[in-house]
Amino acid sequence: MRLSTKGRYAVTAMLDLALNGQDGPVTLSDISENQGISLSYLEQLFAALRAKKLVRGVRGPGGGYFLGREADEISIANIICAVDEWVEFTRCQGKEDCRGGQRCLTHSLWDDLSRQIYEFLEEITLQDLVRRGEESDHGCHKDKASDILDDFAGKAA
Amino acid sequence: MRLSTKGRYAVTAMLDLALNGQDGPVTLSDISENQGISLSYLEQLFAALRAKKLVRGVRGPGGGYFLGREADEISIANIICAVDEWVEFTRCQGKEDCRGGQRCLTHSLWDDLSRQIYEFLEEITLQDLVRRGEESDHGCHKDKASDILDDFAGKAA
DNA sequence: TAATTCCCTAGTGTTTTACTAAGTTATAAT
DNA sequence: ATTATAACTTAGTAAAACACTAGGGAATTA
Repeated sequence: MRLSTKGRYAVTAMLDLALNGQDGPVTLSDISENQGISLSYLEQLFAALRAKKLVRGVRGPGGGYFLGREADEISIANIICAVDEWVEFTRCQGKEDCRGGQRCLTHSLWDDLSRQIYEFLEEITLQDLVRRGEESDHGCHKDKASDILDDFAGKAA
Repeated sequence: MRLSTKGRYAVTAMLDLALNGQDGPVTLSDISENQGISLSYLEQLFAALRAKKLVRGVRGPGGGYFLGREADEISIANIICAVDEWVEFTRCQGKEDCRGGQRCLTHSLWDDLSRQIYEFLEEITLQDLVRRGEESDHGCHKDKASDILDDFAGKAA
């Protein structure tokens, strides 16, 4: 599996689309400004998202992007798989000293974990995130993340 | 968040320790051979794991590594945080046009998701993975991963 | 004393990241 | 029709991360 800032960019951009795509398409220029991501980099990310039909582009003036399907039909796993290719399955079929070796067992266990993470992210949709944001007020200077950061205290030794 | 092959290496190495650390310490040479990871790279990964007290090294002949604490006290989140620094909190406190802006909202939603992923990985321990491996037999040429791979069919366009 | 193993630092080729640049194509407004 | 808009496309690039090699040092056992 892989999950990096690239995936985060993709998810936040898709959230932008979900939030603002009600009344007409959203331009990449808008997203670029909203999210602080370079326009051309966004275009590359959206090329990948478009290839997976997660977004739909409309050209010309007044154009922009729509979600490719309903927000409750787009999972986080969908988005991340589109931009951060996932396939890292360490499967050692027939390779090396795999048969019965220790390597094979740990790889198998990792594959289990990897699948579990995927299934978890598959269950969370864009709609879930948006709805969750509507329920609790997400003020900006209300440091929501502070309690999480506490968990990592003493991490940067 | 971040989750890469580096994290996978760390997790599989820790699994190796959990599986083989019953009767004496496990050397990095063993893990290197088992997992197909270079010895020196392993040493660097274990430096990070050691800093977080996830492993304990014993020097000299007959030495090697033990788990730093019980396998059911070590979560996957612990391991991944040790080697793949996690802190990507996109919190925009006071920065730019954050107050009330769109950017802030999407970032807040991402933080929620990020926390959710963390909590999920926090719940899974090394012991869980090992036990799960004991319950179902993990034969090597039994392609366990094939059903997962099917989900990704047509992905590599 | 010698072998083993952890431990540490520096360097290196490769890949990924995030971006700039410079276009082309389709559509809407004038 | 012309022009502006905005999606699309490709090439190149500096910086970072990745995974590794190399060459040691320090602690422990035989």
